[in-house]
Amino acid sequence: MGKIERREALLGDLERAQGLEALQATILALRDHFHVDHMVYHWVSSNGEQFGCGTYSDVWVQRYVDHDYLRVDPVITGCYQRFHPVDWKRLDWSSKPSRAFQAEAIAHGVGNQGFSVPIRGPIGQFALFTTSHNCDDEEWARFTEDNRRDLILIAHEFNEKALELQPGRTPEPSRALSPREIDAMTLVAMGYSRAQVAETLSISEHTLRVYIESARSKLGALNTTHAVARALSRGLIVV
Amino acid sequence: MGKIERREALLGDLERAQGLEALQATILALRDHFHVDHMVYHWVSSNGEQFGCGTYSDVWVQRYVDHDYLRVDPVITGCYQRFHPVDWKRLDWSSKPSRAFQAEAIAHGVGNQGFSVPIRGPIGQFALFTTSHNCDDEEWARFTEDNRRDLILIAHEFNEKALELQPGRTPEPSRALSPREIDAMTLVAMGYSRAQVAETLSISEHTLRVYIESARSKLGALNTTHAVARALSRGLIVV
DNA sequence: TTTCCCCTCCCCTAAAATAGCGAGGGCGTC
DNA sequence: GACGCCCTCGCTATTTTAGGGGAGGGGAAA
Repeated sequence: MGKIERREALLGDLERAQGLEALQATILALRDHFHVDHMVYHWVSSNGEQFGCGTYSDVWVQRYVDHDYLRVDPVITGCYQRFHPVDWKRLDWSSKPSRAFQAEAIAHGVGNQGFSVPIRGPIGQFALFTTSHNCDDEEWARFTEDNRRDLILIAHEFNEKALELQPGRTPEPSRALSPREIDAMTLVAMGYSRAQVAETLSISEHTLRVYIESARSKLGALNTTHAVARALSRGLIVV
Repeated sequence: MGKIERREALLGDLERAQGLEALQATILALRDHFHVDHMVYHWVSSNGEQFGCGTYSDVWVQRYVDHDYLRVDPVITGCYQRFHPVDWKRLDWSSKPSRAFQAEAIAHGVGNQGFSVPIRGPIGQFALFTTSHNCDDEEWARFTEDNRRDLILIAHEFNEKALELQPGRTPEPSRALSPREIDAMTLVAMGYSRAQVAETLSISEHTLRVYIESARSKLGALNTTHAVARALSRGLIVV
């Protein structure tokens, strides 16, 4: 069975996988197939919820969650701004918390090498599919070059599965904002005062407030700043 | 040269493509390789900007832009809420404007069949990679099943290229926020009032103001909401 | 036709944000 | 050791925003 066929077979398995257990089993199979130490699918929702499956030790996962490493991990912060898959070497590990995190991660069995594929879903959903291994730079470069596309496809497939599994997704299906609301929120997010926004949109400030207020309620936000944050996270506005 | 090798060669070409002309040339080569009528990469930003390349006729593209079909096209509205690639048949073409749009599209040479891969970038960027053809359902089903993964990869690759071409990205490298500033901005972005944030962080409200103020000045933001928007856009905080 | 949403305008008060002036201790780098 | 940055706290002042009402016309969809 050639490489291509094995790849196809594994992707087929992944496509047919149903449920969290199946995903967990698939990720183990994938790790074995690629001969790497770890593979992890990690989902981060905009409200801080996390969900994932993979081969990291339970201790490390628990520690990661408990210590809120989400906000420290350079893999997260780095990939959040990028679209293309990224080798961990290209991230910024220079800050002190980053280095401490890195040392701790390695101590918990995470490989010294890593490759993470960021994936984004419809409403600001953000996920990472990470492959990690313990080897030298050359071997890792060869691996990533050889398997880059497969890893992207696997990441894509995992995210599709994860979206299906996600139970309470879109309890409020995040009603779209009206054009005027988008205008208003965009300008507010750009830092203009309400008076300026109203003038820019050629409406009264009172009308503007109605837009902001209705956008806020649509987004389920607690206040204007929160509404702007949510609109941005969900890609409803761009600043 | 077998099909797989041709595919690899084309993906390689795409990876190496530099500039808009190269992308345009690649998309023509891809269309020929897949024996379909049209392939289009279409980038849509929430503020109305559009950018794309593909094989649709100039007349149709112009008409699409002029008539603001973005807000009508079921392919756009449908894919915007999904993650997985979607066959046009599975979209909702029932509304009156949709049907009118569809008829007009077909009259302009767009195929009756279509397959669109949605892609999302870092800050609410949304793009579509569409393949369109004129054939019966059975042939199309066979095509999409055979080439689904390749199309996803191509879409991914196109978006990567498009993001590189996108001007104005990160012109000013903003100074990093301090841990405390990140805490403060994150909680503010989550909609808590200053009093709540201060209590959560166990600091006085005044200290909190200092953080917000210094974050605001670091980010070059006009006000708190603007600062939150910038911090989010730059991936400095996650909400 | 009725209902729902969008757009527009106006009132109010309390809370929040902005702006300026300060202070001191700690930690790391040059 | 000096400098810069981070963390913490104090004060006063003005301006802006938040959030709660209500009201009417228009357009699209059910």
